[in-house]
Amino acid sequence: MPEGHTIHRLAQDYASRFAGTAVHVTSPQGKFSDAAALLDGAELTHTEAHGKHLFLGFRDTDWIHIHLGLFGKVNFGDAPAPPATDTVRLRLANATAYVDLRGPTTCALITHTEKQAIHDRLGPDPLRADTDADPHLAYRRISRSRTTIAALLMDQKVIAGVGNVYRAEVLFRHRIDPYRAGKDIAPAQWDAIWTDLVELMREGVRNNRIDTVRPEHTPEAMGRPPRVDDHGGEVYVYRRANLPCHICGGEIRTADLAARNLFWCPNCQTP
DNA sequence: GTAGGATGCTAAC
DNA sequence: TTAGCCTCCTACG
Repeated sequence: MPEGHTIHRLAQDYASRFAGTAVHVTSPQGKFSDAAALLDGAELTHTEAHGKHLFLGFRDTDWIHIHLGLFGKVNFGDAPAPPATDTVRLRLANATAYVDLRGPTTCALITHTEKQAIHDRLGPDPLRADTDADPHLAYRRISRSRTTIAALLMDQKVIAGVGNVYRAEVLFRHRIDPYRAGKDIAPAQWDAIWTDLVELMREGVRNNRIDTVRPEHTPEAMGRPPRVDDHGGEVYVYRRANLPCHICGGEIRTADLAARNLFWCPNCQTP
């Protein structure tokens, strides 16, 4: 699940259940026990997301930095909290709710300075577009790079929050071959991609899933059977290798790019 | 029961 | 470029 939209949604959900309350902080699995003891009983004052990084602020000074990686999962529930299983890295609980974090790549107590350093190495985030995300910062890097646009979109220093699903889908929606070099993306093309990502990812936050198929291409509109994929949303190419393209009927292709699976339609997407 | 894969990233070679 | 992190689920015997 974890692309940027998931993390921004988590920031909202942690806040709605715990912000402004004193929180019981534990680490049943043990790896975060020392920090949990320091925070136990403190008020959760802020939550924030930048790209795939989640920050939980306590007492206006201390931050928990969370990164889900590939397998991290978060589970919310109503009080009373059941006994935690032995994989729960971090549990927050108050009078009304609890939340468990499992399998994160990162769960660490950091200072404001350390938090700032993380922001500084991340590119603009389409989901922070109304605050401090400047698409031209991303384009400056892209327009000067011979690296493929597919790799650049996954580089969190270039743009923060895009993952393998949004990468594949946004390139399909804009008919761009994933192997095209960054320097061959025109300025207007980048503006269109960015605007599209802002809309798609905002909808992703709202619905807590990724949908990228335009209304005119949905199964109902196209008279084809409903999708069978299990990842949760309606998509054009992601994990649809060897299946027919929703638009041209040609075969969707897949390939390895920087140790990740790439999906695209060679017929619809132009080099 | 076991192997393998997954929407991510980093350090080390 | 590769191994490693860490968890859950599915496919396969």
